[in-house]
Amino acid sequence: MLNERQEKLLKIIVEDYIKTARPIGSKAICDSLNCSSATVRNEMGELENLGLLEKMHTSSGRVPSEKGYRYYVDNIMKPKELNGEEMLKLQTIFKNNSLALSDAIARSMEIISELTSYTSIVLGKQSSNNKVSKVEIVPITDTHLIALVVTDQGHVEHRDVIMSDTVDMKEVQKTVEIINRMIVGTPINEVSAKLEYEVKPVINECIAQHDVLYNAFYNAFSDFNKSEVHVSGTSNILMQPEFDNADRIREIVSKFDDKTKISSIKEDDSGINIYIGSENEFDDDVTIIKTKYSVNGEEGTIALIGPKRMEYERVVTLLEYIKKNIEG
Amino acid sequence: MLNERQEKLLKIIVEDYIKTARPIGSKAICDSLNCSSATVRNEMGELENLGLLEKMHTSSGRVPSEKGYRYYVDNIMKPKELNGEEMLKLQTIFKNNSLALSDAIARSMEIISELTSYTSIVLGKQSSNNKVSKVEIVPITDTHLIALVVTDQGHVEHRDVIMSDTVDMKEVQKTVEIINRMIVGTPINEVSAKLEYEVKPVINECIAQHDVLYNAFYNAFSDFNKSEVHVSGTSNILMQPEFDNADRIREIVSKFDDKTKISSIKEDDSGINIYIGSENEFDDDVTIIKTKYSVNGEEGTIALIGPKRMEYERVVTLLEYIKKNIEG
DNA sequence: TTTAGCATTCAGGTTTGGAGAGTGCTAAAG
DNA sequence: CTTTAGCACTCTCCAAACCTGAATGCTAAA
Repeated sequence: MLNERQEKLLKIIVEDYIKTARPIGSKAICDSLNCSSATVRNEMGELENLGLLEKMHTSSGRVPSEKGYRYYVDNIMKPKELNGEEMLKLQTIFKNNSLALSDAIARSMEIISELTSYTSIVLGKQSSNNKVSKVEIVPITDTHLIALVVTDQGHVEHRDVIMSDTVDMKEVQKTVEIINRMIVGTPINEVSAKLEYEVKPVINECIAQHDVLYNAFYNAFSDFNKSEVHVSGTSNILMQPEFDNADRIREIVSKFDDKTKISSIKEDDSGINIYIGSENEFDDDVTIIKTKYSVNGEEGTIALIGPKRMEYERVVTLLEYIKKNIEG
Repeated sequence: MLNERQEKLLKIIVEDYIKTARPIGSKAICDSLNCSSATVRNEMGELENLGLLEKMHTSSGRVPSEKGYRYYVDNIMKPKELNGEEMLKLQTIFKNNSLALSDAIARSMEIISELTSYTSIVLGKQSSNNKVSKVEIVPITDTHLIALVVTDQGHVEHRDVIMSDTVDMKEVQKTVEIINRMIVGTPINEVSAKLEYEVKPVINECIAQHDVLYNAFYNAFSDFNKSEVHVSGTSNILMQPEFDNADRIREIVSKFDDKTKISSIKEDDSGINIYIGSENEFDDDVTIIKTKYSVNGEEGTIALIGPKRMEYERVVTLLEYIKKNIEG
């Protein structure tokens, strides 16, 4: 589609614009392309006709269009090595085994956010194929219990249970035994149904305070699907020169405030996915680069949000590195 | 200190400025004060000499100074009833018993953030006087365990424990028994010391994989002091007209990004505390209104951050209401 | 003590006029 | 056929100049 010189030109413009955030004029390029500015202008005009470049107004320099970035990402950019500093900072996280995995992921994405000056997101724990490993109850006072549920992948949920009357510990123990007997080994996403149609009838029959106990466990299980959301470095993306307008900033911050909006950033396939500008649902002025991780049945998504003028090569390499380390 | 008319004037100016965010001129006031604009100007001049009012420039209207707000808060404002909408929205939260307390608090502060258009903060769980109620271990695989700790107030922590060699369940069970025997009933803030000087020697003696097990539990306990931070409605405060400058907004958002900065907002005494402008450490252009809650030995702070031009009367009433509901 | 009147001050919006950067087009040169 | 130099043109950005309106402080009279 593009000849060699055009591709080289596009590469220069994209990479220059990523660095400087200013429209690129023809004069600035003729050196690297060994021709005069007029020639460059002709080629630029050609690329603009193809929809790969844009002008802000008749006499500004050129800026890559979404299609231009897309071409760059698909055909031009090459993976890049991590540099020393990046390696160092990230390795200390993953070498430190004392951190629980989810903390390590959150922490490493915080670091990447700092390193890149973009905003990072971790969507964790869609552990719907975990299986229930143990259900446990701990009495706190006469009317206050804690219900604990642990899965075979080490995911833990707990719930307060408040009884209206003083509770009979024997009844509680019996409920727990019933639930354990009937539920252990069941995948999380099948538990609700099983509780409702198999366990509830049994409990109703032989437990006095069946409502409260049943509801408590039912709630505990339903929360497994509530995905955790970590956003880190919201202010980083605001430092980018494209967000230099108070209203625009407020709009972006509102979007980050809205956890449901964030949660809708879900993974596609298992590779690195790049959504440039209007290709994503979040905001037309940003690019989202994300990837899915999956380890021990725990799945999640890590993502970076930056301007369309993102350092694609670097970010892709960083995310690949994190993904590799998470999945061990 | 102030005569009646001056106090009335200050009240009008503060409340008008809170509503409109524009400097108040003398003409606008002469009606409510039954005198001419010239008289108002004279009184204004007086209040300015006392440091209660300020001008942005020689011919702008007057604006309350920090000292002016302080005088208003200390001497003029009166508590205000909640209105119907506010009551309604908040009551549904606290009536719904199925929510765990900490979720109810977080949720109610989210609502207050929406209701007021300020930013809300919940600093939770400095549960240092909770006592350990139960320690439990759940095996996941040969080398992977979950350590659970529950306190007498229903606070739960869990930790992954990864063993290098296959673990002997007998040893694990023995460790848990030892810890339970020695630690149950100990206040959280004394556990670290007790573990180190009393439990560790015992474990060292009779448990083979003592390092790993010991460390896992030690970490679980140390995390109890990690206070949770919930910030809600960051973008709300940005809508206030005083933050209409991109750099200023970025600065504020950075401050909200920094969880340690947020955590440093701590309670003073048990009432409602108001910190206007430079009276707080967070930012000179905001007011922080906060209060401590304490229930079942769980302590925390709830706060609202808004412009100095805050709706003091309303916010104080709202926070008092929440506090009352939390503490039951 | 209060008021009316008046000169003064200043923010904010609009207008004007280069300076600078970059473009497209044309015609000549390779 | 491709490349280049030259030139008129376009548009942003910035600063200076100007006007308007809101509010002030002060003075002198009521």
